[in-house]
Amino acid sequence: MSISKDELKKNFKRENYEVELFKEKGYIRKLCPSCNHNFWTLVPDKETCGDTRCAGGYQFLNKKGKNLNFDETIKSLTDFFVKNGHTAIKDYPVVSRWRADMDFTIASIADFQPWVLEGVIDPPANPLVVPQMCIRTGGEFSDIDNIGKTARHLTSFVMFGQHAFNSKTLTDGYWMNKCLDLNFTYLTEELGLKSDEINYVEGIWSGGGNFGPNLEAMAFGTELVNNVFIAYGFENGKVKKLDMQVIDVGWGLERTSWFSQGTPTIYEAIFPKAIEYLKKENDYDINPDLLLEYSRLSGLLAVEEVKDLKDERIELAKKLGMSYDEMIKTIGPLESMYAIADHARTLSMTIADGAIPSNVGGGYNLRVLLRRIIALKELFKLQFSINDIFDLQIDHLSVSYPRVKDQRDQIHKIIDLEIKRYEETKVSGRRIINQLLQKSKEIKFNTLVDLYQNNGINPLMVKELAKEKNVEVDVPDDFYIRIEELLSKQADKKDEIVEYKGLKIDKDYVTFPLYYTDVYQTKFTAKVVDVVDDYNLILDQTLFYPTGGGQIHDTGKISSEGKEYQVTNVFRIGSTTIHRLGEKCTFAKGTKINGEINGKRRLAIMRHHTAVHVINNAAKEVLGDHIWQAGADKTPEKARLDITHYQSVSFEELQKIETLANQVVFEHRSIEKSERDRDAAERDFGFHIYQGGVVPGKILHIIAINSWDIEACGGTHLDNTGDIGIIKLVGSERIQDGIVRLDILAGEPALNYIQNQEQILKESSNILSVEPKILPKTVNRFFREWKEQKKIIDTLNKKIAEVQYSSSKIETKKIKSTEIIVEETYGNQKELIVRASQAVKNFEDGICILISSDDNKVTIVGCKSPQSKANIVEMVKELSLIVGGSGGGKGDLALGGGPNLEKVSDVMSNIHQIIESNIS
RNA sequence: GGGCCGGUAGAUCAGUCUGGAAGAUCGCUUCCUUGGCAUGGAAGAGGCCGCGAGUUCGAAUCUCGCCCGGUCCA
Repeated sequence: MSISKDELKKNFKRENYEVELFKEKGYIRKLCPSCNHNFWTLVPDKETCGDTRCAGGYQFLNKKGKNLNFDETIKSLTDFFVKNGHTAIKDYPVVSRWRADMDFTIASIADFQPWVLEGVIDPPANPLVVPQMCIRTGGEFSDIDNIGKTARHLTSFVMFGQHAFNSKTLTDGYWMNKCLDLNFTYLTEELGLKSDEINYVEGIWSGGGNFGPNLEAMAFGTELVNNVFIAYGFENGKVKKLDMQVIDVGWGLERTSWFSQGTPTIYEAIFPKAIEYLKKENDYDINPDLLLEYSRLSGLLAVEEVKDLKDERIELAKKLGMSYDEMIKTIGPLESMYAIADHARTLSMTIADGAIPSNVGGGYNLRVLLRRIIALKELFKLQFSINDIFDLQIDHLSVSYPRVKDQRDQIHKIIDLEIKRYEETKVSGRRIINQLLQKSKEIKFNTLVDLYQNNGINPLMVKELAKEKNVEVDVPDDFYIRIEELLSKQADKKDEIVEYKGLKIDKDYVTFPLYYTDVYQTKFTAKVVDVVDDYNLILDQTLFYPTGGGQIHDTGKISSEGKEYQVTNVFRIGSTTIHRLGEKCTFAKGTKINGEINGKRRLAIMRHHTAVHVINNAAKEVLGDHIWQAGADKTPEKARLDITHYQSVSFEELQKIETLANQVVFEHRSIEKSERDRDAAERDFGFHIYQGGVVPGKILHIIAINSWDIEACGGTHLDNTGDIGIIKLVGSERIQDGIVRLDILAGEPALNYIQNQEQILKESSNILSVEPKILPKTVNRFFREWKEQKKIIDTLNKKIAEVQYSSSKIETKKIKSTEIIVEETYGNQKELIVRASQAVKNFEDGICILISSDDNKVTIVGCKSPQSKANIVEMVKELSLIVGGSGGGKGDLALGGGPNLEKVSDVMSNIHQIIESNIS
């Protein structure tokens, strides 16, 4: 459902916005002539709404307020709202693993989507506040290119979420009146604003099919906070009041801190140490008045509306009284420093929470950020250590987010690796460009596109590298836009095929799962609830595990009154478990049945599933805290575990993981299974429980391996790690950049694998009659000898040819002036070529045709001396036709042959005639 | 997830479109030149042309599948 804001606006009138606060304080409602929004003010002659553009830019710069730094701002907001009845909850990771639809947490409300907002689970507290770090690295929100140029944009920022939830059951929340009261009180009492300095601008918020009114607080030409009230949705095309109404106030924490300090840009306010460091290393100095004016004007850039800011920035330069080039020269380095500090901060935060730069998904945005750091450093020839800037930003973040410093080593390791990869791209880029320049002194647009898309060499790098060779490359301003146009033409979509999509069940029957009670049990009784489309049996309870959470379903049989059915598939629709039977089911509703699952198969599946949990943590122990499960698959035969990792896993690392995992097996650690409320589980165990990806529902099954691993997982698990028996890692591969797949065998399949390997080893060593131990050495020797002997054979063949045709032993015939050698002989094509070419060396004017046959084909080779005018190619072609093949060649050499062995005699009888007709 | 590019000697790459005796440069070995070094000259060693099928008389080259690496986009 997408309805334009103008359309929605018709639904909102004065009453929807006029809160108690406005009445009490005597706010009046006005219309902003600049942006056409209604706004509320205490100043009757106030003309505009007070938004940055309407107010003519920022008015708070250089104006000292409460002077709260980043961490003090978090504390100030937290203290205020806790004092006013809110609970402060811990922030969520910036990598949003509880959601499948986004890579990074982009707003504080995302923490509560979808489960809380859909009413499935209760919020962790109500009302609450959360200092949620958010990441916005692209898309509609901010163009990365503009970071640093606008004085106010960041790729990561804290959205200090203030949320209240209201529904029939959630009665502790509050609505607009209290929200605006709190808002006004904070702004006046804590931030120290005077009441007549604050305006509230009316607006409509919409997102995810929902919408509602919002009131933005404005002061001194900037938006301070947006009070959003999620109140409405759509049902059958009609507007409907939501069952769950939510206060969604996102305090732009950095903005608030900046406002309180009045520094020229947001960057100095938030991470002053990083900016000071960069300025100092580069002896950078700028006239403070110029910077202030630049910053004030930057606030007016219409970032949200225009993608390429260049035209606007040319205007900006004019207003500053300088040319665009001059502005880039004086302020460009500073803008780059801002961007570098920002990017380092975002990278530190995301990597700390387990993201990895790569060429896919959100990881790609991180790679772009790092490469921009390097590119900007080079472009303005900035002096600084990338390690230092990361350390400074890690320090800065760690005051309020201490988990960042715990990952310091990992962050440096990943950044170093990425830089190395980038440098390698550049080295190969230089070579490729040098080669191109040897062929042509010009690099055209199409070439730029190829270099960028295939080799990852961006146009600026091409320009730079070409300049080293004194070639100027013209890079079009709209290069990236043209690339996008090229790509959008290639876009295509794929449909998902959902098995049993067409199957309709009358209602959502709740099948009680017996498989959680005792996982080793194989027999059960139950009652038939329904049979759908003859084959699909629904029971009131079941031991059959339906496919889900990466674990395959059980198989087995269901019987009653002498009839027995095989269960071939088990799956879930909603909370109904459906047993797919091998033949048509004749059970009436209410029939009591006996069920039995294939216990051996179930055990094998459980071994693999539990082994995956064991391996997951073993991999984390060996490779680092950035390891997360990115997918898994468990069957009776094998298991696969995909983990997040930035490079291939070495053989040694695999062995370490395997050893560690088996130690856990040998220690017979107990496995505790429990059901927990989602919010309690998140609180007690943290987000590491979401290894398996998104887990639906209010109640989570928690699988806890004693002092090893805790995950939310709906699968069936052993009671004890010892029951796994043995774990064998049989391989690993990088299935995509940033993800490594581990192939795992547990229990019997592991044993079979080991025995099979032993068998292969034994057979191989038997062939060579050696012990398996010395097999590598022996094979190596054999391989070496094989190569040597191949070479000797080549040499000998050459010698044989020399001996055979250098003497007068062979008979030759002469037609006109041409000496002719014809022989039916043996040998492969290569050998014949050597001999024939050797043979004609004895003559000024001579040809040699050799014919050989093996078990399935005839080979014909012809050679002529350089002076001979014989058409050797035509001769061989004609001869080859006789044996059912064809031939060809070039220069003095002709090659051919065919499959008809019995025609060789025909060849011999026709050969002289064919030769004669092709000698001119 | 969807594309695109690449894998040939120890290294860097030609050759692939248009099938026909596997090449270049650097490096390596030996010899010559020199009092020694730099250099210069000569000879030589070094290739499962990523793997597997297919087409063909014949495949580094064409077709299909796989493996590995790189890269762009969502």
